[in-house]
Amino acid sequence: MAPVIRTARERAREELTLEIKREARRQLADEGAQRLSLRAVARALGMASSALYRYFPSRDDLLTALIIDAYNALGDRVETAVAACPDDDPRAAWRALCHGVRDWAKEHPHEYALLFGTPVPGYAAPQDTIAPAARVPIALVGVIRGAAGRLDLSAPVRPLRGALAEQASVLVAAMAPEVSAGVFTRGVVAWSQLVGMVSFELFGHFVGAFEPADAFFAHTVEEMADFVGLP
Amino acid sequence: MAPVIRTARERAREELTLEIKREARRQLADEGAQRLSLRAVARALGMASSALYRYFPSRDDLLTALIIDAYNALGDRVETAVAACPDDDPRAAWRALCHGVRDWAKEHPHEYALLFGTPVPGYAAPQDTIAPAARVPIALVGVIRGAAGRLDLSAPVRPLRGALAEQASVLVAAMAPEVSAGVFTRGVVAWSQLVGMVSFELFGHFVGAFEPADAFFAHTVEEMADFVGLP
DNA sequence: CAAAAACGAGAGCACTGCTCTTGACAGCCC
DNA sequence: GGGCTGTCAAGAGCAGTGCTCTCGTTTTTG
Repeated sequence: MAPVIRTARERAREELTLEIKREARRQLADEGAQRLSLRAVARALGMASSALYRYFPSRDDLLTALIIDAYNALGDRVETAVAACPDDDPRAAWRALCHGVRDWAKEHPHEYALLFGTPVPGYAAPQDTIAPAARVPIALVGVIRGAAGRLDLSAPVRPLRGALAEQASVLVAAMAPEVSAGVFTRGVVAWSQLVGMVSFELFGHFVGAFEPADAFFAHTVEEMADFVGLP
Repeated sequence: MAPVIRTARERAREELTLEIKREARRQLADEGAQRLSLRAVARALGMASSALYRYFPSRDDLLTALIIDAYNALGDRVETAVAACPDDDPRAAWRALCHGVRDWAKEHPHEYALLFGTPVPGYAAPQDTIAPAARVPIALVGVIRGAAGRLDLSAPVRPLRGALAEQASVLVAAMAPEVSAGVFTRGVVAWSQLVGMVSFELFGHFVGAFEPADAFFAHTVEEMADFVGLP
């Protein structure tokens, strides 16, 4: 069905689509999503602004494409960082994951803000974004799964009750059958803590306190590793 | 010096300033900061858009005023919620604080996003904002201070090292001399966790997982109370 | 080869933040 | 009281935005 040999038009289209995203990403990195302008992108590419709408039906669609790319870039970074750690050292993998997120965020602050800051429009989170968005959380529970059986909880996990127990058991069955729902939930807590901490640093909520935040970050990564019971 | 009896002009100016903020806050709540338009505010107030610039030199200045008001609204909410708890029950105060933040955030999502989401322009955090912004964190360490001497740490705090030890000791000396730097740091961790968790919920990162997030939130509040050692 | 689909460019609409000028009014000193 | 001064609202206008529509042109398809 799908022709392996694409027509010249299809190749040109694909190439131009990539180039548009490339330029848009450049402007995003420079000025932030707020100031990303379709017309400026078109201008930089030497084409009419109206022609851009043949490739992205709206500004939000362009942004959505950039969001997906950013999620994948972050996912790549984190997954390779985790993969570089020895299998029997979950804490090293944990460190790699957390520092990978932070380092990527500091290298690409505006793209990080696009992912974890205020959702842009009436915040449509299209289906296409949820799989790339799940990569880092999946990697995180993967690290915990890798430590299953060796978890060392100095603070006992509070029992899950009611709706939470149901939600967690569904997720655990699908994602991490090796670990208890309580530990899994602690992983989610640690994930939201990680993003909250990185956001604080990037969005300037640490000014005058833990700035630079390197030491605080490294310390907290260890504390949260303890929290989820990583050996 | 400052005349107690203000001139008609001064009163009119003050009143109009309030009315502008009121209308802007209405539009902010409806549509978000992104779509807040000076011209629309002026239109709703039946005045020329140019006249607005006599009251706020730029759109960012209007937003800054709204940010300060929002920080104070959140601060009021949290402080009264904490004050309503018995002095000898730090955990109740902790719950009141955390749920106060979340409830306020869910009632005013766009204002919350303005405070803890992506910073708007080239992110100027003027001096006027830092005091209102500090109110909730100060209340949070206040709760911990109220439990000083009765803290119960099932998981031992990792020792602070290097730059972190210095930063923390300075902050502890100024804000919470009764508690150790380690526990204080855990309070900051909990604070960033709280904001991260609320942001996840509001910004739609929990869809398909812990949704509704009430049970997860309540559980995590208790876990974090344990984490900082609240009795 | 002809019909159909895709394409780029241009003009135009409604909107934005912001500036500048103009004319009117209120508060002050003499 | 009569000016002078500073404040004020309003209008026009600039440069920019997202987006739509139309119009020739080019490429693919039947």
